[in-house]
Amino acid sequence: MPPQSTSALSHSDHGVLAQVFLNSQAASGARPQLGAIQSYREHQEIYSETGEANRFYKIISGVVRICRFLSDGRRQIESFHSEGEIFGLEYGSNYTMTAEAASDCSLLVYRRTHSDILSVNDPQLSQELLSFAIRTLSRAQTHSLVLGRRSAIEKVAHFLLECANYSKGGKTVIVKMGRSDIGDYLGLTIETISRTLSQMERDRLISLTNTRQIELLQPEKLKEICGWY
Amino acid sequence: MPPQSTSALSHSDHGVLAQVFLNSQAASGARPQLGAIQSYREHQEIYSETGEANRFYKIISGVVRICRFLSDGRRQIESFHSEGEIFGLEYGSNYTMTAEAASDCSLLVYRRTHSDILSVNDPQLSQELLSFAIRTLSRAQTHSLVLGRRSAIEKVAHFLLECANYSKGGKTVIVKMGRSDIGDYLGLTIETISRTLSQMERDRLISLTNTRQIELLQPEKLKEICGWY
DNA sequence: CGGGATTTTGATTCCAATCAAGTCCGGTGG
DNA sequence: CCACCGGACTTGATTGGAATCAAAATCCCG
Repeated sequence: MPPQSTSALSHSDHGVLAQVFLNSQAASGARPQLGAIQSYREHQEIYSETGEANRFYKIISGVVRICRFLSDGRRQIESFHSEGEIFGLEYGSNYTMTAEAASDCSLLVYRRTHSDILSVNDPQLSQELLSFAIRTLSRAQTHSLVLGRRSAIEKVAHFLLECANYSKGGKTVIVKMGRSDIGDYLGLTIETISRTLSQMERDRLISLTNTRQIELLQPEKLKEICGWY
Repeated sequence: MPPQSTSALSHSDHGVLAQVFLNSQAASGARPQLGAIQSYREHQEIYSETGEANRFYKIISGVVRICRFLSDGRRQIESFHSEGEIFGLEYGSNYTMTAEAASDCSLLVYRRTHSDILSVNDPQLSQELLSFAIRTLSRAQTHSLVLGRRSAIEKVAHFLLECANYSKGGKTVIVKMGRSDIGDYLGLTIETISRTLSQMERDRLISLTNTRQIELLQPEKLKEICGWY
């Protein structure tokens, strides 16, 4: 099913990139690089590892997961992205990762080739892209650190704190994805995720209000478990 | 011991960045942002996670490792970098990673603040930085994929192929780092690295000419083991 | 050569994967 | 409203593979 395309009425609420893009479009007038809004349903593929990397996206709403599949069917989730974040910038001419909607979401789409991205005729745009790329890189590095850790409890503790940072909802974390997504993100099975969360609850570290709603009772202890922060 | 500073005589052989940098220095004339050459000995720290992120580097020669330490002393190596590569670009005002010389090396040093990096008055520079950042991001993502893998043999197989790609020395791989570095890069112990390599040799996948020199007898099989490529 | 560091090999332990039931929950239709 | 169904999650028992602990072998540098 192709994504549903909507007319791009007002981009004014969607940050610098939207505006920059529109400005550069108006200014140059050359190639018609459309910054359209597209909607995707949960589980729908946005692009796949084989596709030509001719566009990137900024999230208006929803959660997107970036992942890669192995020949035996296993999946590694590299990152989750939510509102305001950019994804889809890649080095070569083809995507090396797959992007999927982890929830229903709507996206701003930018049609650009690799060389367009690197072209310098839009300094403001390239500045935002660089800033974004460095931020994403930082997150990828932290993710590597988590995956390299030995124990399950350290990984899960980090995941909870990461979610808490994100949602800024204080000590109550709303996990937007299922156990399967968490497992593929942390390199653990769903059984281990579940067991670890149960153990944490027994240890009074957290309280499982709901399957997807977790209260952090002792965030400091969780940070200790992580070994950094 | 402070790094040994050498005068920057000729940068002409060190790629676009060096030239761009010098050009912008000459053109603007404003802040004296020195692009000096520094030499580091093996194991010497280049910057640490606590330091102010006020410079980035381009490698002239040698190998650098980017890593992070945990409170219990464990280390995760995020990446190795060698000649021609840039490292040290980070998102915030302080480094979140540590850079160390994995071998003796000499570096071009660029003094820049975070905002300098993002400033747009040097389009050619920001283009090179963006290109580099996206490439580094891609490598970090692949590294995540490797770390998330379950088995030791998959990790080691990937490492060997990565080394082979790098050195382009055909089927013979010269590993520049010790087992300990490999272990911390792959999230395995040195014993497991050693056992896995021995097993690979018994299986006629590789031949251990020397501790640090490995011949890939069946690269195709190694790729199969990895599950992608 | 010699001695320390690095690497390999061996024996055992421990933790997460796997295999297998059970439980919970949301939705659907009677 | 409730009985039923199906998918997601939890819990349990067992297995397998890497970590750990320990020791031998090898490399490397003077």
